[in-house]
Amino acid sequence: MAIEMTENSAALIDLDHLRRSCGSCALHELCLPAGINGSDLDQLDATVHDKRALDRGKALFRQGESFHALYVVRSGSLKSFVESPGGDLQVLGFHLPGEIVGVDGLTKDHHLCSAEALERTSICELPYLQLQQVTSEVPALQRQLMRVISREMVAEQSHMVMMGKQQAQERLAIFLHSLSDRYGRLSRDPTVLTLSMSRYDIANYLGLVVETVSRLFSRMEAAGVLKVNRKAVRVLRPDLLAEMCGTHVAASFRNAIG
Amino acid sequence: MAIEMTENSAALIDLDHLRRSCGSCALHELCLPAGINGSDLDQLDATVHDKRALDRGKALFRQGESFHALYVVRSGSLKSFVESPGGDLQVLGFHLPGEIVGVDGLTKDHHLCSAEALERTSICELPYLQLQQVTSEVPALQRQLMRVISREMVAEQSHMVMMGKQQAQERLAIFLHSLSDRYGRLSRDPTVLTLSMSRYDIANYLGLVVETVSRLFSRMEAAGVLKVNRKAVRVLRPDLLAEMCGTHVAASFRNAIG
DNA sequence: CGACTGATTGAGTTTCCTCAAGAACTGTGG
DNA sequence: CCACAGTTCTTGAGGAAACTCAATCAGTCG
Repeated sequence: MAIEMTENSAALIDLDHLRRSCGSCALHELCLPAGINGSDLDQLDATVHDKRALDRGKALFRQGESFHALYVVRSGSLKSFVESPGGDLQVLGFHLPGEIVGVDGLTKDHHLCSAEALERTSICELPYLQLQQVTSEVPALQRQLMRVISREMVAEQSHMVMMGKQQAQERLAIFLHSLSDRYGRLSRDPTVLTLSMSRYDIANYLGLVVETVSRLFSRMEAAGVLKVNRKAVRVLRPDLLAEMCGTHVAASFRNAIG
Repeated sequence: MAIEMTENSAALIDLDHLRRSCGSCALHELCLPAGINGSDLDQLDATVHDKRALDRGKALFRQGESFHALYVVRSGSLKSFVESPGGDLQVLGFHLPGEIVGVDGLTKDHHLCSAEALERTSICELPYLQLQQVTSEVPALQRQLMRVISREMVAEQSHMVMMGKQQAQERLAIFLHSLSDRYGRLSRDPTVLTLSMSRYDIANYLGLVVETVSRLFSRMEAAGVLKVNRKAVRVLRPDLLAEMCGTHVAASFRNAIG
């Protein structure tokens, strides 16, 4: 009887815990816990110290601030950017649920860029000291952390490849296509995009001016590829969008063959 | 007496070893050994397995190849680049003596980009398995390795900031200025640059076409900032060059406020 | 409701790309 | 050593793409 009660209360505690635990999180397989199981996962879970919410425009961390944690977007979205000494910005990326930010600070004692909420955003915080301890005890997590850093580097390289494109439309197409891809991985409809960032942010990210971005949206709408209504963008023709990402490539390829 | 002899032969071995050792390397303080001393340095030194030379155009490693070592440029220079499935390239960076390449492979089991010699180039190779073992034993080296990854990320972010600039001249100015900076750190004359990479590589790196780069060199020469003779570039007015790096900061600032 | 920010659209201009030709350098073979 | 072919670089002319400036419209917030 006493055992029964204990089991029941344990179950209750578990339920309460589960609601916030990594194991039960919808982002489980997209996040740091991917491939981590059992007691290892419990250890990681214990380090997820704080889950706080940020209002739109609020900074998660600022460039130059001392580094003490990694963060995962739980809901909402972030942008990361660097500020040159001159005062001009460069948007480095946009971060959706399940994506990890703050990796830039891992390598030094301070952050190399800033991160700011684009809408009301909730965050999982992983204090570095604790994470470091867990990773030293759990090799699988160490490897997973490396994979996360890797993902960051791949993302930066894709950004670079995109910035290297001369055609503005190609850049926007790649941006939207990648966003659509990430929606798919989150099991969200990849044809219904909600652009939480401003046109200025998009333009800056793409290395363009805001008017050009606006015109491109209109042009792609006229071409029947998108349906654009401010922040709500619907991809009507994913096939055409995909084609627009590599139009130039295909053209030069065809030239090379002929 | 017997002790004397042992000491002498040990000294001879040391001399032979020193010629190739990290401790006596001119790049000592710019490279992985920075801040590492004594027996820790000896351990690192023992992992520097192979020092090979590459002819111009030869690949150090190729995108997709399995990763098994980090490399340091000892003399000469490299370019790193990614190839899109479409077949178009994006140059990610140029690497001078003392700079480490291959960090992109650290995080996965294969390389994310390719690296190729721009001239006859000699390389220090650090096999990963051995390095991993040493870093696990030497915390100072672990930290230094993180600093190296950090440097890589900073470099990528600077590249991004540069690609975000709309003015082509600004991009080239930043490129030359950064190159000049790195020459300074190598105790080379920062006003006498030798561009081992082709104009095509520079153009690709800057997100421009080769004709534009060529014209910009001519224009900057006409403005008295540079003396250009193909691969030999002399910075006549470092002050003007520095100014050209941030001329349009104010303009882009307006775009960035959003 | 009015001021403000954000987004769109238009007109005009500049910059940079494209195409094309020629010059300078590199490497090879006679 | 020079001639050559091939590549790389430079320069010019023309045009297209993207930027600048300016006005308007649509949302948002106090």
